[in-house]
Amino acid sequence: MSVRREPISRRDRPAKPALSRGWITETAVRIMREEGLEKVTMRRLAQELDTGPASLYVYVANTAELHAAVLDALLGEIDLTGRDGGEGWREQLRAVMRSYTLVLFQYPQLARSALVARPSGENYLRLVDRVLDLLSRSGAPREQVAWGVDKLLQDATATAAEQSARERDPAAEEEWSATVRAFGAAGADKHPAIAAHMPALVGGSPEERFRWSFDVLVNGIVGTPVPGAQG
Amino acid sequence: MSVRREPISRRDRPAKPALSRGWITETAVRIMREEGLEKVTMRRLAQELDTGPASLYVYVANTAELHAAVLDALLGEIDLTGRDGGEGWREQLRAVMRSYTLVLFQYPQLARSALVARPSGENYLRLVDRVLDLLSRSGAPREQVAWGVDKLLQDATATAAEQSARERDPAAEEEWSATVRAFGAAGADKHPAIAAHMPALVGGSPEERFRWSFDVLVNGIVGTPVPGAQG
DNA sequence: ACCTGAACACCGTTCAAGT
DNA sequence: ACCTGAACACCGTTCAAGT
Repeated sequence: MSVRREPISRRDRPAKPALSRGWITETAVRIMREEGLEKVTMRRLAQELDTGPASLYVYVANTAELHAAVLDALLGEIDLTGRDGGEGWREQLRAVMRSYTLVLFQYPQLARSALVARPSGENYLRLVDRVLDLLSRSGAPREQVAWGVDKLLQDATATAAEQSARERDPAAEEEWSATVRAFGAAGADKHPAIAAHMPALVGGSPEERFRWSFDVLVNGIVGTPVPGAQG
Repeated sequence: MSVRREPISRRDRPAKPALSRGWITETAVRIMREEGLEKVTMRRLAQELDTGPASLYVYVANTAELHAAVLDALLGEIDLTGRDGGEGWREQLRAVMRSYTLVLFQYPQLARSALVARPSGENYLRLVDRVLDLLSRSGAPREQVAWGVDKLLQDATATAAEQSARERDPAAEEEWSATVRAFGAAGADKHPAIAAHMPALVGGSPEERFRWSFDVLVNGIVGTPVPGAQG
């Protein structure tokens, strides 16, 4: 009965860790932090894990699921308490939403994938649960709260996907400039309303827009009954 | 001095039309209608136009710009009058937004690309101008109207990108089911708020959600001042 | 059950060379 | 100026074969 030995050549390098969903996700997160989500591909990830791409399909169904797992890992960083906001439900909710937005702003490509493939991981559930809880303290009917949470999260996700794609990606920056230029060039004859609303249309800091959007949604949600629901 | 002749073999097939941005876009729209946006690639498009992919780069900077051109072509189908809605600005605005939403629902992948790379074509400008005009009839201050139009269009785009990705794409359908399952499985102990809001969280028809979202946004926009602006 | 090499069927974009 | 063939540097996913 002989003792199994690693070949000597392997003793120099750290042992190759066994594949597992957790290890795959961790590695994917590392690649994303270092090089961006666009580098988190099955092939690149397999290379990093010192195996072939086919091996990953034992643990991950496809690329979309991989990206969803990465997002859920990131959502673990959100401060769910909202204690920075202060005492009231509205301030705490704003703080939680800001924390969520900030995470997505750091990884805008992740926000895009969240819009398409809705996450369903543990950290996402915790976030939804907390936002529901805070918003329900407004006293609004359950249907409004349920649909309202959807809107709040969708708004933050869409804003992150859109707004902050521009910061690193020069192509996206170019598209945004094109839009700004197009608005600016809109003549008062052909597009009078655009001309009339002009600096505001493209103005405002992300922070100002965040605050205003949040208040618009919360005011609208709390004040607008769901038709057919008992208010 | 000899007369140039087309080779006889060419006389059977229709003459190959000269490349141009317009013809490229038209062809791209046709491919999208027939086979979906995912088939609208530089290579596939070049094949359809009977040339090599490199030739397209004379007219189109990259794939994102190509998709933006396709979107703008589709936006030409929107009914900007809103006359289906009735008389008031709110009803007409709702009709225009519904028309926009319906176009995007037909081509959800296009909605995704619109979120990332904001369009700046002529049809998009017309849409923005009209929505600004209608919303300004609410009497809300200019800043609110300008930022509000942004929110309305973003909401419709995000909803289309999210909701209707599920209809054709089985992978997206699977992700959505996973979310529904996760919500349903959320125990009252670990996620009490999710459990408490449960059928509503995943319920409601697209039409019900559209109407409610529209009212939430319009109510919120009209009733929430932009900080620092003269109201 | 888990892992793999190899293959299939694609991508976007660039560049030197042609007309 | 416009167009092209060929190349570079990648993709996701499947499958038969191995352990």
